[in-house]
Amino acid sequence: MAKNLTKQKDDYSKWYNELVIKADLAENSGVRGCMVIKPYGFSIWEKMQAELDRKFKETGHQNAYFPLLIPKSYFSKEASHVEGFAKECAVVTHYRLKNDENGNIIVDPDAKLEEELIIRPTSETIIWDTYKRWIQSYRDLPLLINQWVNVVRWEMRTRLFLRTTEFLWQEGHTAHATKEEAIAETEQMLNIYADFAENYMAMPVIKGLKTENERFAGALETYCIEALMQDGKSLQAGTSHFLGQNFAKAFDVKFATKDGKLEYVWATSWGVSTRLIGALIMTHSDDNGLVLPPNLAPDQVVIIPIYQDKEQFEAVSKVAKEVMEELRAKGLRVKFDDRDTHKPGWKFNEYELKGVPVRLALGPRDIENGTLELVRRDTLEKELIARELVVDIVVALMDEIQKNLFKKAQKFRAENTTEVSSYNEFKDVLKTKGGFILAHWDGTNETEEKIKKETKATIRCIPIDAKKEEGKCIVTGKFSNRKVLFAKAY
RNA sequence: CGGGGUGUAGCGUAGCCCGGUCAUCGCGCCUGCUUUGGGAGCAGGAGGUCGCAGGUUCGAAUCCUGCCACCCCGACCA
Repeated sequence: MAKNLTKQKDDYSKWYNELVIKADLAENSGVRGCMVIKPYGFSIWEKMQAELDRKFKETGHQNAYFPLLIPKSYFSKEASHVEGFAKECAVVTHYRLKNDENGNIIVDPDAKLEEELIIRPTSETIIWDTYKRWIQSYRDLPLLINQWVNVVRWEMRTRLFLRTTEFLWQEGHTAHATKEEAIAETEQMLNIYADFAENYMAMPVIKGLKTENERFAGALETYCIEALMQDGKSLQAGTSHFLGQNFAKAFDVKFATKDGKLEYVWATSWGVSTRLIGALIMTHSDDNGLVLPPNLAPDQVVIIPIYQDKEQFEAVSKVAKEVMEELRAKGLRVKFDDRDTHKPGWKFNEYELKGVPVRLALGPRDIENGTLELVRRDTLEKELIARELVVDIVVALMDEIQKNLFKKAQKFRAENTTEVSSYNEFKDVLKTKGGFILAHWDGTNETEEKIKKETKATIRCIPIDAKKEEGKCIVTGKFSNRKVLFAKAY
């Protein structure tokens, strides 16, 4: 792996790629911009899924499944939505192959579809076409549905986990009787994402609103969480959209109110994707590999036996298994790696690369002394602990490591967030330091575009909890009543 | 879609300018012995349409033409 985290774009990119591949999370598939998620990477996704799904269910949502293929005509019903996605759609045009005269497989020109099918880049359209049939009365509302699926977006440039042609995500789509309720839902889901990011991923996030420019295609308001990566760039980690009545109107979804009137329903949609795995990697990893927060680590503890002969192996295994059972009884995910195909030193490096939070090593010397060697991944500190204290120490460490990772990331973010008061200062900070920049902005599209064009930095969000503060736009000098968050983004 | 780059064993690569014992090296893999508390050592071994298709030549990984794929940088985006 490339040593030394660097803010140099190319090197960081290389470092990230190597890490993903060496830690056995995923690899390039050779199919344009699509990756293979390997079992270890997928198990992290499964942990994320389980936790998020639980939160969705707790707040009254249900899972369902809608088709992968969406008729083109559905797409054109919501004008700004088509416009937003038109440039990145994979389209199914034929339904059959055949052999040509040379024996090559070709697309059968006779099997052309009358109406092309779009491979979903997101499911608003097919879902709202369905909701039209599901919603008649206020009694059918709210409708709170989520689905865990893959989507395809034909992006020009792809990057493992962060932007792949095909990716896995969840997309929630809800319908409500009132605007207030829909906005409350949008905010609730944003809070669930933020809570997940901070308490499970140990990744501090800024909650905010997107500017009109950056808003989701078809939304009235896009809420997001933004996280700062170690190379000083910002990553959008989750979004929650207030869709107003745009889709209800486009797909004619009305409901009868209590007093017998017909009204359009109010909508939200929200999603997070496998990009979160990229975020997790870029937030915590160091030059020894991944660093996983205990709450999401597929294995929280790994036990490695050290031995020379069969007799020693058996003595060591016996204690190791006891420790494993005791830790499992406390609800921890523990792995005892007793493979004799790899040496202890190899295993130490392997689990460091994979980010397992706590490693216990156990050899003849420990059996004799009644000890174990403990190494925590976040600090790489090594200590000998007494056999009888192992369970208490390790259980406490889970919490300790989780908190420490969050604090470390928070400190990094604080050190890399700069408030500026002039455009020159803005450019200077961007060039020399990067990170988040808070600055006054006059609220116009033109200014935002100008800054983007001249510096490549964009407004990541208008932070929700920004303090009211009167000032002047750094570019135009016009009035502004709060600072907004700028950064270069992935 | 613009600019740049690369395709040689499972992975990473040398060789290409100047055509001829050049198919190189490392990792990984297999066998054996010694090892095992931070990615073991030694010995032996297997593995290749040099991206594809043409062309030039006595002879092509190397030169020419065309094609394909992937990567990186922009624009676009979760």
